[in-house]
Amino acid sequence: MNTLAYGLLGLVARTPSSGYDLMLQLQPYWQAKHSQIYPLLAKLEQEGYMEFTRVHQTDRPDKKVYSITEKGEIALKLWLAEPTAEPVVRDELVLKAYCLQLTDDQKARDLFMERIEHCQEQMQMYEHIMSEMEQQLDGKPDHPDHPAFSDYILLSWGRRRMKEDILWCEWVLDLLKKKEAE
Amino acid sequence: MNTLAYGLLGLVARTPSSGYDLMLQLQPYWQAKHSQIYPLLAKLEQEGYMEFTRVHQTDRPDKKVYSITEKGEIALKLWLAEPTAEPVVRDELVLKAYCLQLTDDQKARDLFMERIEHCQEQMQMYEHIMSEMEQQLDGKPDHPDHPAFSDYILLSWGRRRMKEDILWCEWVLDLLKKKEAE
DNA sequence: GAAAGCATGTAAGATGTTACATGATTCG
DNA sequence: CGAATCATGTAACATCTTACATGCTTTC
Repeated sequence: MNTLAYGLLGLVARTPSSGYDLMLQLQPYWQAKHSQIYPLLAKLEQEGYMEFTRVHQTDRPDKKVYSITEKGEIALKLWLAEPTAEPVVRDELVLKAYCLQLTDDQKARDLFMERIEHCQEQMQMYEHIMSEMEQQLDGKPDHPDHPAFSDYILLSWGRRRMKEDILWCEWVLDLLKKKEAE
Repeated sequence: MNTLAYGLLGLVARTPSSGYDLMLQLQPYWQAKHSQIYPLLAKLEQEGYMEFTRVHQTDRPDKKVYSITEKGEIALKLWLAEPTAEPVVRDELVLKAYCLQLTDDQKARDLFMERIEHCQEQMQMYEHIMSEMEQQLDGKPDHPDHPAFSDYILLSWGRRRMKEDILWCEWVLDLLKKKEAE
């Protein structure tokens, strides 16, 4: 049982889903490819943490819809109480920023402008899901007992991170531009 | 040549260092264990991107001090111009936050309080390095041509991220506490 | 005397990515 | 007609972590 396994278990605990669907749902919070997810789901099913029913579809390929078992739910609750691993960041831009002096000013600016665009796309994605949710629920699910509370705080987390990254990039670009103006 | 290799190359390009030292320097920006770094340095040296001199020390074990070669510097500059990979986040707390409804309120609060402590430690680390640098340089190296400019923007990046994460956790804790007050 | 820091390495195993493989449907 | 989406899987490879291995010095 690794973190990804618990992540899948957590998703399935709320809404029974297919592997394909789990992959998409997980994307914004934990990047995993389908080639990692499918074998893991099979393993979790074999070990009794999940079970699946084959759902026939006429317009689309058939799918396996996984749902959590009692054993899975117990494991999930135990995991929540265990100490949380420290977050891992792997951002190539950070390493490139360290070497800024080796490039010309235009390429340096491009690095940060590229990142701003990426963050804006991500932020719009988070905001889009958020506004869809708010429309559906007719307001923010800002109460811990609301079933969409965790979605709400996670979307807020994503949006905040992107916003902060953009601000940092803009701050750096500003310093770089001041030099140009000299 | 992977991202970690370029990261090491970037560090070495500025200051020739031992593997042990590189590991420590890299920690805040790219988590890698010594067991990954040492073999990679050996490979980079064999392929001519770096070279090393064995430095004898009386009080401590001898060390291999790596420095960049011309080939290494060319590779590094090419890498800077290549498209930057999207950042990867692997944060167990995010996955746990999704399952908040499965726990009691105390454990939920503990999750975020733990994270706040972690972020505060990290933030103090970044701020400590920053203030040491400011003392040494007698001011902020906020000009792109200053040799410590990249350190300055990276430390700022670290501090900002930690600050923002703390604010998010506090916001969540606040929502959780409001429920308690009912 | 034990623990922590400095210093380098290897081996085994876990985790993650890219490529290979298939096949239906929908949209432009 | 080609590309994208839905849907599931395997194989090979790259990357990262944990454990094994050694040994000296300083600090508590």
